[in-house]
Amino acid sequence: MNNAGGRRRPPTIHDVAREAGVSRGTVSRVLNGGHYVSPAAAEAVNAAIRKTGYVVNRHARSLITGRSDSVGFLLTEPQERFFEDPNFNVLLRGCTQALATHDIPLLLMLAGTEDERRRITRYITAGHVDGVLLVSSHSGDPIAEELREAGVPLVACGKPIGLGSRVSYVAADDRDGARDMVRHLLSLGRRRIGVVTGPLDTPGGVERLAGYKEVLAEAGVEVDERLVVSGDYSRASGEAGADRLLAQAPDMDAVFVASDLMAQGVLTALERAGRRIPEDVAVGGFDDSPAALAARPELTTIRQPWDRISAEMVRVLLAQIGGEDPAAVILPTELVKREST
Amino acid sequence: MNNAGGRRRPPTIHDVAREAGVSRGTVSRVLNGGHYVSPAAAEAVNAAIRKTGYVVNRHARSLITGRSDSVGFLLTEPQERFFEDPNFNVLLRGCTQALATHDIPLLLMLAGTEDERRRITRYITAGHVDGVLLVSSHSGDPIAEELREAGVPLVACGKPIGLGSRVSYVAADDRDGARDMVRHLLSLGRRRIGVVTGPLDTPGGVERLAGYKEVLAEAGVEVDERLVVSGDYSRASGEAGADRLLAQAPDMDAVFVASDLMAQGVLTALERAGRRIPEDVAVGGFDDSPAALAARPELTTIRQPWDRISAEMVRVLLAQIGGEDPAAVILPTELVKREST
DNA sequence: GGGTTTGCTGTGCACGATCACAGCATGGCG
DNA sequence: CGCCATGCTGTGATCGTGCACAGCAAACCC
Repeated sequence: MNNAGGRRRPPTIHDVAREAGVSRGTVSRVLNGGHYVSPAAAEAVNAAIRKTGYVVNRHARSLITGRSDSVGFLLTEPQERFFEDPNFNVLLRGCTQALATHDIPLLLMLAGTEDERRRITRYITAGHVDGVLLVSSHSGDPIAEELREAGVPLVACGKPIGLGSRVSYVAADDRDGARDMVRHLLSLGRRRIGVVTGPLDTPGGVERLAGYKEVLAEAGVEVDERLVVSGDYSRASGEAGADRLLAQAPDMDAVFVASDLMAQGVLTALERAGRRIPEDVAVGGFDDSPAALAARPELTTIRQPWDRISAEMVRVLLAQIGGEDPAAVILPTELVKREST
Repeated sequence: MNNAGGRRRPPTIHDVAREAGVSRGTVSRVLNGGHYVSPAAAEAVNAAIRKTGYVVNRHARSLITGRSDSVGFLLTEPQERFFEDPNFNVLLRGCTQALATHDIPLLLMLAGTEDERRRITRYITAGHVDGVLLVSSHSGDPIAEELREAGVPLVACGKPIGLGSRVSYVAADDRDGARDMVRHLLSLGRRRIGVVTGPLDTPGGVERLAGYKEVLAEAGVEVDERLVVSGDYSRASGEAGADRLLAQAPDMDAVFVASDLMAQGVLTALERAGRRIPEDVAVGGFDDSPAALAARPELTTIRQPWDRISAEMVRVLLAQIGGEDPAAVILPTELVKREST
């Protein structure tokens, strides 16, 4: 039984047909759907499949169906940042597992260099994957645009900018998450609430700021522009932002920070300025990244449902591959209360 | 030019042949190697390829060659731990990129549940990938054994246990890394050097401990078993280990810890016990993970060349797919000196 | 009983590439 | 001149499927 390391030629549909005493067509029908097959024949075929250990040759199938039954997971942006982000890891893992239940392999595609971008675009537009799960930060990405034009089913993670409506996306409800956090800060009696926004050329950055302003307006609290500064999600920009806020509005009693990483920087700056947290200034983050747990004090933050996001991305993509129209899915966030508020 | 979202049928080798005024065979020859083709014909074919935007249909090619020109990246063990480990991310990224330069897609395979394991085994043994890059902690894994028996080219990350010699592996030189660190501690004048080992059912754990003992023996320093405790690479086990060491050998003046994560725990325990670092106790880690930089004081540690490891894994795997014999590659580590020693 | 529907089955073709083979010049050599 | 080697090219067979189609028996309806 040992074939000495050589890979034996796998059984074909023909072998199964012979074994079961039926024709190739019947085996094929059993494999796909099982309609128009007599119970006796179906049983014989299944027995033959088990006996021979037959597995369909996906290349042959793809050749004729035109589908590849595989999906690309495309990461376009600076990859260091994403690979270091545990949320990205949850996303990647979730997508892989969700696809696995459909027997669809995930191809990991990293578009870093220009060369890689070209290669990947060619690979995808040549039809070697049926669809693409797209992760990129400011996703008005040229590669995404190209894929969209080529008619490749596409599902983005987070609301893409600049792309038409033919691309689906799944995102957490940034605006609502921001609203929850600011409401929480208001409920603590804070009224001079600052904000360090994300980059305002990204939907996330815009939405979180919008949520902040909405809640203040609803509560009848004046939106003081001196309490609004913007960052780029980096820790350093959080520290700089907090310094500016302290200078412009020394009476600030809370800050809503649009990412946990920036919030770490904010904590540093506030402590340097001698403010106690949360007594003098309450600090709320966004993302529930490990940074939130690593921070001292531990950060109150907004959790995005990354496990559900991955599941939804896969669901929407498969639907779109199946011919359905693009869709947008917005998932609710959750306030995680810890020590910083 | 806009085809309204429909995917147009890609050009085939036939289209290219017609465009170039040659036969399919000639086009095929240009595509693979270009031998026995006149310069004029080759030029005409290349022009036609550029003009038509032709990309080879991998399914058709695979059907006849029997190769899939794709590779699986298989993770068998508790996935949380790996996905949280930045080194794993570097490895995954490195493998993907190295494969990309060969135009070979990487399929991410996560064998968590029993169902997934079966599915993946079937997928691989059916020949849907040409080879497998294997990552698992204690890799006497049944799935690996099955693949090895089926003759699937396999390259493990780290020395596998229990598998025969038909499986290649690439690993950092654990023993030598440990030797470097312990030598470094000796060079600081320390003589009562403790060790918190990794799990002793893994080659890495065993090797690092062996290196520790070797150097002490060479230096004529007695190996005191009270200075040896073992952990499981987790932060908590590092903390517990340090506590045990302090109790068993209060005169300890240095610790070699087999992972940075455990070393973080060691630092916590030592500080709690009032030891100054590095004045009273020098601490050396292993891995050079971000934990090493996040620690206070920053950890002196052993860097494993993860970028080179991924490149070598891909190189060895492709060689083995090409028919070469399995190989073992051991790569040198590097001592990174920081504040904790 | 003739015609139609229904359920099931087998067969040939197509998918798009590779590969072995045969064919055709051309040129060198004895 | 005959022969063979060399360089290049085209053709048909082939890989393992799915699909359209035809065939066939049984049942059903009028």
